[in-house]
Amino acid sequence: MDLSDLRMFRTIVEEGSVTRAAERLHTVQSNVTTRLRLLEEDLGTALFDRINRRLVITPAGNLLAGYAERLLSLADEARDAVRRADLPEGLLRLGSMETTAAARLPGVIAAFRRAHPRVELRLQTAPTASLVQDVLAHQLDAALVSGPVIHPELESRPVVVEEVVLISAADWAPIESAADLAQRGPVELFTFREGCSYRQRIFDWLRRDGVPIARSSEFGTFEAILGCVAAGMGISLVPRSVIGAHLDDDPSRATLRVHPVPPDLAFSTTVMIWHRARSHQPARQAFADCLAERLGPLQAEITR
Amino acid sequence: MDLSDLRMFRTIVEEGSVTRAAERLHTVQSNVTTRLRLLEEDLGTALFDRINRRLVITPAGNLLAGYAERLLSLADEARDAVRRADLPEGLLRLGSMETTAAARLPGVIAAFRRAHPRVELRLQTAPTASLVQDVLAHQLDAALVSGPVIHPELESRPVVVEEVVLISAADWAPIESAADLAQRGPVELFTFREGCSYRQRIFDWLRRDGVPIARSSEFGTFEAILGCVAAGMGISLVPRSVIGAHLDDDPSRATLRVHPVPPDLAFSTTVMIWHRARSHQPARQAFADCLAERLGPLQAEITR
DNA sequence: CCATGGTCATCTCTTTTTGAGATTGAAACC
DNA sequence: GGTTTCAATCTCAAAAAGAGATGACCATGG
Repeated sequence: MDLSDLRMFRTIVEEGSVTRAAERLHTVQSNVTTRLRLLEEDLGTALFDRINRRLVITPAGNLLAGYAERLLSLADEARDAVRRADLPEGLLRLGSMETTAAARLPGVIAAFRRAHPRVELRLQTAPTASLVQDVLAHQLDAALVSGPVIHPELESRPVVVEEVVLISAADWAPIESAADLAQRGPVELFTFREGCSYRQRIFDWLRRDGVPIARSSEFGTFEAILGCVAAGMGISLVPRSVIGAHLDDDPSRATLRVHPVPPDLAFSTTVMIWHRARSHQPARQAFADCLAERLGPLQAEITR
Repeated sequence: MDLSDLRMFRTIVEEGSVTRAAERLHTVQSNVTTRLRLLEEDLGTALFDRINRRLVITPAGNLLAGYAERLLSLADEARDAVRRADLPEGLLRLGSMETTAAARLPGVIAAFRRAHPRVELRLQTAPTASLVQDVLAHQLDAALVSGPVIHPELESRPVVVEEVVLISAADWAPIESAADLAQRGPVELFTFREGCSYRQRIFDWLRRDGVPIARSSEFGTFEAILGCVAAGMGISLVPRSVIGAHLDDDPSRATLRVHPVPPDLAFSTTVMIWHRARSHQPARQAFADCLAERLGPLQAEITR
């Protein structure tokens, strides 16, 4: 006796006929007859009397019909409950590096809110180290940080590989090395707000290779940085993904020039991290899926 | 999702392992793995996390486990209820002809009481016509009467074919016809109590063929009748089945002699009848089964 | 560091179950 | 009295479930 038997039995009871039940079940009369017989044999009880080739339900059949109703509706309830169990809803506390928040998240967040209106998304930006601490302390449900992150209590999943490039105004000479840069005298840097890991990265590089820094300014948007750099005021280190609009197809019209950076600094993997102990967060999973969906295609483009 | 899936799922949850669950389910690990995967696909939800090749139940899995418990116990309850529904119990009001009650029922009733102690069997003897009326009026649940009975409101089932024979003392001359009997002068008849259909039968026969009746005595047991006949006091018409003990293997020691009766009177079918509207009486069905079981073998012997 | 044992996933092949279609038989209905 | 309706049964095809072997992965303990 399983639920499909009960479904069939219930249909026969409702229709009062094997033939009509077969139609409703999108099957063939012979199968319904056979399965009814098997069910009766299984239960050791006649569920219907065959009186002149018609079916008349027996008391035992009536009893079973009641149970069938209860069982089937309970089974439906179980299905629904399980489905709802990982339907994303509630609060999702997300942390992100500034750069990622500015360069990648706007589109993703819009899509996510559209797909999952029942999730309240709270976004907070901070440096990677701080975000990691917050996730460990369960202050955040997940964070997008500069990877890799290896920690026994954390799980992570790569989101996107950013190629960081050095940019200058389009009319600057090519900069192949730190030495080329040093020739120009002390450089003026334009970076994202404090805590940005790219800011750290360029500082480390220039210090390592002895390039003097004249000044460093921080901004809250890439547009501002790119604007200053395009105006020839200085250089910056940014993800290649954010400068598409400033690199015209026609090189003569480009406002920016891209310069290589040392390979050990050129690539930065952004990963999503979360606490191992909270592996079940439908909202977090859904957000990760959104990220993969919207950034996955880019991935191919970048790593090409 | 059917009950067997839930049974399997419950076992996995209880054992915390696919391998051990497979053992308990007397199957193979690969099948449990596969069916678990199918169940998860069906529900569109992960029920377990695979963490280092171990299973850790998810919130959705926990939810389902609760439902599985409820569903499976409800299903068991349904099985039991349906089984009990046609477990014979309560009162069974049975009617019977005197002859059948005396010749056939004692052994059957004993077996029935042993097999179904929860049924209170109430037996009442009466002539066929009266029993039929009582069954029609729902005063009786079933009756053993002389068949056939054709009535739109009644169902019937043959129980036994009785061959009725004429008996006399062993030293009487053979009686081939009513004429042989008439030669002996007025006969003395020994019959069962009033209402016995065999009594009617022999009266009809003797009157029809002009055999004078000297006297007729009625008794309550076959033993008394057979005793009187064996003593040469007269004749009787009885089922052949009751005289076995009086017909010794050695003809010289037999106390009774059996004579043929006209074929139209020789066979009497005893049938069980019940009201069509009360087709579901587990106790009645069980009694009929007892009858068939204990009298069925005799049937072959008699009709041989 | 490697071997080992335990675990789940996956593949293939066999067995069992279920389904489709055609036919039969019995009653009910014009 | 033919026609229709309905359930039972049979056969063959399709699908599902099971068995067994293998692989991958990790933990654990020399």
